[in-house]
Amino acid sequence: MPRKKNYDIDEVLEKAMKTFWQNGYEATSIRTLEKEMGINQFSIYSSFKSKHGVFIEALKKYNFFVKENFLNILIKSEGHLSDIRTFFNQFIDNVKSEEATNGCLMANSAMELGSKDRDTLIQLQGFYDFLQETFMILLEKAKKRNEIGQEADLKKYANYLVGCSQSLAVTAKILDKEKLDDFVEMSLKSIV
Amino acid sequence: MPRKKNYDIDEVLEKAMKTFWQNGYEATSIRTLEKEMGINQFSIYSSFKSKHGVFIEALKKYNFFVKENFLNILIKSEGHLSDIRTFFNQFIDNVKSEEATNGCLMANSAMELGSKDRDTLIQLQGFYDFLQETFMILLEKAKKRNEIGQEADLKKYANYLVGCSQSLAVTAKILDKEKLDDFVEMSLKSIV
DNA sequence: CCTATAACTAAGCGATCGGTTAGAAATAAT
DNA sequence: ATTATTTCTAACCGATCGCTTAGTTATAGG
Repeated sequence: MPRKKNYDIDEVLEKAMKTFWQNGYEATSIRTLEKEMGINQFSIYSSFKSKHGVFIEALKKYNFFVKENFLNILIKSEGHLSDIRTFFNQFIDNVKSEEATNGCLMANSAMELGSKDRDTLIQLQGFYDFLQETFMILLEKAKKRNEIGQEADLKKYANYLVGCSQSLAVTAKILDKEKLDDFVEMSLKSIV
Repeated sequence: MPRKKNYDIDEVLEKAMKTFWQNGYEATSIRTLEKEMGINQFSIYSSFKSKHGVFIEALKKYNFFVKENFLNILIKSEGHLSDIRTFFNQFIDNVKSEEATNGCLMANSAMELGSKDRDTLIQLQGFYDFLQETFMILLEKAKKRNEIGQEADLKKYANYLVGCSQSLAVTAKILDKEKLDDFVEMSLKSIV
């Protein structure tokens, strides 16, 4: 009996994600979301309950987006350490290009809301856990193919790489490419 | 002939700094600043021109604060690499304590405004330059006392340490102390 | 075709935003 | 004491905030 929605939840959510990514949480208003998502406020509230609700779903979407576009390459890697370098360089290039000038939505949100909003924190921790696992999987393969020493503490290595990627998420906005490249080079020196 | 201000600019500015540090730029309203600085809106606008004006001065204040309380120890260090470890641990403890739960105002601002506001960017770059110089000074001493190799590229090392400290600024809010300690340990492995 | 149900539009809610301004109060030179 | 100058208080500005709601439109079962 009811009328059909004339928008696709997944589609408008992706647009919301990009908007939060570009502007941050506080600086994105419901009116902005209306324009960017292409639907009316009523529809936003009936589908997501609140601005906060849209945001949390957008974080989940971003999580998925990063997995699909960046992390799967690492997971499917044959265990070459150079794949980590490629991953970092890819991130730098992305931020320095026009596509994703606002860095990493997860890191941005960690800074803006990490210590204030419980729901956001849960998403963040999930993301960082998965990122660590991803590095872990690659490192285990690298260990098997003797690209890293047999005595290496992989968990420590994975933690470290999570930290390095988040460092880039901050500094990529401020520092020039040369300094960032230096950082990547230095970072990987410890992975032996 | 004129009436005297009945507040101290430096005092109210320090309060403003702490407020921005705690809440971020967007989430701090003029009304909040009124309460926290303890002066009327009129006084804020006559002394700082705008909310943005208060913010930039607060960034300068923070810059000075960090130099006095954290970086001077590094600068005056005799060149022991352990001083770097102490510096990182000090930062972690700070964030994990009640004092400065919102990390580093510079990193926070880099994330929120770094790519949007020119004046903020200038402050940020000044801060990161000084941070790099600070590490540089320590590293040069460490080189002299043979704590690092004579062939080491100190500039690269200093850049790297800037990156590491900013990594902590993000992850300290999200990850537990154990993971952060791992990160510090791994970070310093590259400084040889 | 009628009706129940949900999705739509658009106006509007009180609260708050950054910023201004009129008028009173205080100060120091005359 | 008078006066010029500046700071103060407090009310107020239009704009925007997150969110709601009244009324209309579209849809599918009976």
